[in-house]
Amino acid sequence: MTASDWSDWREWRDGQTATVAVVVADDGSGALALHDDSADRQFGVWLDATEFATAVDELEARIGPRWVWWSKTTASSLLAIGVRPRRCWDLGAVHRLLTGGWRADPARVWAHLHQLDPATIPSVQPLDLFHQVDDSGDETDPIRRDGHLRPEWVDGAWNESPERRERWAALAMEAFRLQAATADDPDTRTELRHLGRQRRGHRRATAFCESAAEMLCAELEHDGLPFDRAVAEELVAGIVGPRPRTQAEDDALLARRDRAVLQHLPAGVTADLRRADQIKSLLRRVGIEVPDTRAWRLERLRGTHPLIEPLLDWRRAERIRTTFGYRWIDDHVGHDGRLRGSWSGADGAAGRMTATAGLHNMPAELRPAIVAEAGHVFVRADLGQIEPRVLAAVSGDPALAAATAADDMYAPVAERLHVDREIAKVAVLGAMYGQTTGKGAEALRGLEREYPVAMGYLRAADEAAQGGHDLSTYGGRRLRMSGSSHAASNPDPASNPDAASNPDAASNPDAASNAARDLRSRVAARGRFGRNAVVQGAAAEFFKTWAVLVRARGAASGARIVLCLHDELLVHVVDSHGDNIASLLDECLQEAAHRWAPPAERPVRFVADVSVITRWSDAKTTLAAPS
DNA sequence: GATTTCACGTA
DNA sequence: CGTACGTGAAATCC
Repeated sequence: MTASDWSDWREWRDGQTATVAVVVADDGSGALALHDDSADRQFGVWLDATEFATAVDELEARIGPRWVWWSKTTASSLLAIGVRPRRCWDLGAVHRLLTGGWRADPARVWAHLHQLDPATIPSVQPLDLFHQVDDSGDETDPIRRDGHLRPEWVDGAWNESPERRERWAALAMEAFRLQAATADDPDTRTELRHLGRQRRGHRRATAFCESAAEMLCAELEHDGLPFDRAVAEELVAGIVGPRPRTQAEDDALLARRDRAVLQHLPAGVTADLRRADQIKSLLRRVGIEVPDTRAWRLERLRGTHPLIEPLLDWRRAERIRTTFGYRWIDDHVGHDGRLRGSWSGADGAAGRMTATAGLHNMPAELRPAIVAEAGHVFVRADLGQIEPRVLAAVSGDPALAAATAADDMYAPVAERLHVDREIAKVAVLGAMYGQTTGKGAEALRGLEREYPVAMGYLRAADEAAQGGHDLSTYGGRRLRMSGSSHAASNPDPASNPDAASNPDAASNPDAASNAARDLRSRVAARGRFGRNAVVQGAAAEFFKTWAVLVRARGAASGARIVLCLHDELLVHVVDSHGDNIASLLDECLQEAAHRWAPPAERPVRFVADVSVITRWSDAKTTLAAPS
């Protein structure tokens, strides 16, 4: 960078420019692209590692721009040099929001923004002797003649020189401007648009939120979850025995646990307890016939045979041994006593956050191992009855919105339906999940009568999904019912050959009816998916809105979100701030609810149970509104 | 070696 | 014949 560039940049930076695209190379050097909206000029710089770290830190402190980057990788790079950006725009995360797909590499983002068919995205081709002529244009230009990004650049060639890094940042800025414009467009393609219910300024607001959630994911990966290894090892030892020191010891332990089950069988009879088919024939031998050997099915057989109880114990121990045992601890707990996994801001279906390393499915019995560091506390909060409250908000049903005024919203619903609370709860959940059988069926008709707007919203989603039409969440996330796994495995009955015309079916009536039944069931499954996705997806957006507000407002107190669990937040903070953060969690919840509320409509009330604790397992749930 | 099936934990 | 997710083990496919 020349001296005049530098002074120009400083002058310009002091002009309070709000948007800065950033890329970071492997060696810690980086490039920035800055766009001055008032003067409509763009400016780029590349900086070596030292300059870059200083510049980014200074920019964040003095201006707090909205950082634009291609993916969470950049967020992680900034964390690595000690910068925690307040605002960002994650091109990949926003791409997922707009398109409903999961893949969001720069090539896909770029193609979508330029109306290029993703199927035509080029990949790096091995040298072909017969096709050495490359007509894609100048190889030093990251954009090919056909408009696509050059695959070599996407795969890392952008990183090869300072000039390229600068160009890559400029392209990110260009993608941002296109994407931000797209986010403001009303979505005219989705089937729920006629309901006219999308969040105010919906997709831009959601894009900010999704980007911040992705940043939060980078922090969750960086910070990890406070974890007491000694406590965990003790818990594991209580279930599967002490840590084996040799393979022989391990084998002996395993054999002993096998024997505890097999001793209930006639002498000589043996089986591999890990194999479901062998368990099944084992049970058949003692006169028990089951379609599968899942735990809930075996639970019901408790007491019918002495084999069942020890087998369930074996399963429980095997689960800990294989998935949440010593190896799990060794693989995912760092020397700093933090449990780390990788986080994603949105799954491929409705947009919930996901995590690896068992962070989202850790058995409750291991929760005592999640312990705040010395001098710190956890502030834990979970949303009460989040899905029915979200349904009230996104559907705009005035009667259901009125019910959310209660701490336990199933109580007023039950009163209105003249049924027990338990029945009302099952019916509401059944309506959201697409349950078709059981006790809730009767009360379901009551719901149709008393809450027609909410039920109509769910039915519209169900029917649109069955027809293979894309949906949109309240926040504007596209839910793909076409070109997704849901569509691939669930063919549209309208475009599919009738089951009766199946050649196999002509000679076999059973096959015909089987095929027809199969098709019906798959279409119904797709309807259920759509019905559920509009609620689950909106709930995920609401949760993320809450979480990123807590992240932003809690930063000044050094509060760190260390776990997100769909409707639950765990915040780690020095103990003197515990009560402040507890209040903050509730304030942020109210703000999230306010941001969601459409003007001139009955507001929907959201509630959370908040507690200050030192162990995750200490969370008291008895004071919470009943779930 | 990659994919599928079963199982099971969480929400 | 409620929806998602990630994980591990074994079987299965290539």
